[in-house]
Amino acid sequence: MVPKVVFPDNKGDALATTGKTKQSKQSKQDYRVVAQKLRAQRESLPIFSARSAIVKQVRAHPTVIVVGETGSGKTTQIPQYLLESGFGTIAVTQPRRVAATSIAKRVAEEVGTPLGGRVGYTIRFEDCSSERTQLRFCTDGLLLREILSDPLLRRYEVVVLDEAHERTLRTDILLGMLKDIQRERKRVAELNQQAPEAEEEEEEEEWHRDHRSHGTHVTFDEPEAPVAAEAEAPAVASAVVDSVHGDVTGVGELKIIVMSATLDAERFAAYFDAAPILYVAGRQFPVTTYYTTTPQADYLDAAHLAALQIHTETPSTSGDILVFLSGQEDIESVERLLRESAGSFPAGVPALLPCPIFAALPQAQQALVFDAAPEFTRKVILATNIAETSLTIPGIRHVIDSGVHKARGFDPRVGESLLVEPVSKSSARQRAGRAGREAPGFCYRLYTEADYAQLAEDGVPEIKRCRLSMVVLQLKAAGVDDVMGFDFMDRPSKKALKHALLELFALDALDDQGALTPLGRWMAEFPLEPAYAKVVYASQAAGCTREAIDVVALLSVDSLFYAPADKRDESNAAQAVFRSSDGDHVTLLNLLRAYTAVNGDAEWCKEHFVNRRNMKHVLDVRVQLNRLCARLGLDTQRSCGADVDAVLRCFLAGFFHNCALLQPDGSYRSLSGSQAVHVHPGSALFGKKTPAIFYDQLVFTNKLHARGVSAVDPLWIAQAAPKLYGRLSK
DNA sequence: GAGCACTGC
Repeated sequence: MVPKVVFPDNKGDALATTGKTKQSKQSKQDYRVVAQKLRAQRESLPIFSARSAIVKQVRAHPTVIVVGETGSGKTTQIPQYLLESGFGTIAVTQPRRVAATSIAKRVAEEVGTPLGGRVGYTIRFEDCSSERTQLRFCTDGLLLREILSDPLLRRYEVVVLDEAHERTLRTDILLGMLKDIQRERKRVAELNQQAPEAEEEEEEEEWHRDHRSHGTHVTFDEPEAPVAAEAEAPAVASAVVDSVHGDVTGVGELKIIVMSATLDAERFAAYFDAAPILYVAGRQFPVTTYYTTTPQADYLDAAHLAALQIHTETPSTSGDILVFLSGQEDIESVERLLRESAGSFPAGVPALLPCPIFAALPQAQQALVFDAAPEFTRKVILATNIAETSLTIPGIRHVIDSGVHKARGFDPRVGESLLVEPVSKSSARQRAGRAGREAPGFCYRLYTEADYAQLAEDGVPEIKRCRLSMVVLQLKAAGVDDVMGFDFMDRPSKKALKHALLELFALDALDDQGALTPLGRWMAEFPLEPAYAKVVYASQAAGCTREAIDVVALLSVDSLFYAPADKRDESNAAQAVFRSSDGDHVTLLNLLRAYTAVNGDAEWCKEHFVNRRNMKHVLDVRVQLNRLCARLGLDTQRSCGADVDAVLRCFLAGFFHNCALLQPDGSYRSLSGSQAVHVHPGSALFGKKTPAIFYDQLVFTNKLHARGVSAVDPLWIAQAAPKLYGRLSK
């Protein structure tokens, strides 16, 4: 990928090829001028006074925890302090892509270099860095992938884990792996120090025994990996060769910095062997919080009334209103209520403009919340927790907090769920904080103070409430044999881990000893849930790799179709042309073919209520999967043409657990658990009576809903899993 | 006859 540069006189392309930039003196000057202008601002940040203290702590300790509120500047400044103090290459991880790119842009400006030079970023599909990059911002998932090809992360001297309090799945895996890598690197660094006087057969034996319980380490067959081949003698006489990692010459210790916005720092500190905690003051305006005096029976009604009350009792120039609701349905209800009320405002009361925002909303409509409202109009932004962390809307002074959100849950016995639940205290505080970004603000909680007191302090880390098959496969591929014994900061339940191990065994990714099979090793290369990787693998023999990759890419994105509440019939009719009686997977394939035929035309997408941005993402994923497959020796052009049955049979290779049979009463029962399964109303097979189905997702909301449903022949199920379902062939 | 929080590789 070509590095990009923020400035208009783009000389960034030079970076892509050589890293030897040929910038004119003029543009270098420009960078310096910008940086100079930003310097005063940098030095006025609250964190600036702590600069030398921070650097000193990082030098003195392997791990440092930094707690800083919003506006403290910790994310942009601490990496620069380290850079200025002569630390080597630094990685800073972010949970979200936009954060990684926008922070990198800002820091490059402050440092005074073109983006992709000394400061860069790397996210999936977009690498804006070069071999000169010393400060790299990346997504946490990307750094995880990097561990698979560089198990010691030897290119980095410092890894900064930002927003650790969010406790995303990837943060938690990284925490464990980084701790492990840090231990390993310390051992190897000590080995390096002893190397000059090296004379040690026996000592090497000891390192063997010492080595982490993971035992066999999987090596990688990438030709450019700097792992010394066994037969090859070290080129340099003094090279340090480690029994596990090969040539480890020059590998030093790893510094870890964990940055968190909340006061849960003690837990991080304890996890990293009593690491010191540094507190950095933030810069937030005060937010006055109100509670209801009595519990509210209907928070939608309450939200509607609260918005009206704020609107009529405060001048519209006192800022916009942000309402946190649980999902699209809530948002559409409150929007309707507000529109009805807004029609009957007495003369002289400014207008009220409801602006919905949630992830499934197409980009163009999302963008509306950032537009300034017309004159004498106040915006009421109706949002899911997308507005809690993912995006910051300017102009907000009033926050209405319903106190609920939808939370993903996973129980190996019950499966996945998506239910409305109370938020945690830290979530409620984060929501309130959204009112105080620009000036003092107000937060109206639609629950009592006593209810607030009852809320959990923090949310449950994602790792404790999600399916773990991909996590376990990744750990195994990174050399962690004993997954049950892995040092998780928060340990998922034994049941959940066992469930994942069993699923991977059923997919032939693990053998009966729990060791990674060659197929498992292969599957781990893919940025996919293991079941999908298995589908791609199976497609080769079935002769439909092209279609399998297409469908898997399509499934990697939610909400390709969009159905606005007021145009549901219209969108249904427009999308009917793609619908296949085979089910949702062939329907998606039809969509992709139609989309490609019109070259992703924007007008066409609008007419068919197709989310264009998400379709572009599908194409990106497809390119990546094609490349990966080609690198692993698969023929990606192998196509089944119109014989879509071949594709569905491949899906059964990964999803044989997710099948259901039609019952005499017209309902479906799952084959594996004999539970009542309902085809999701959004499915092409909704209301159809086909004898057997498989589904790629089963989520409990108010009922157990199968999403991504296709019709299959029961015989195929028997053939895909003869031991489990052989009876179906009789 | 009726429904889909949010990220990420």
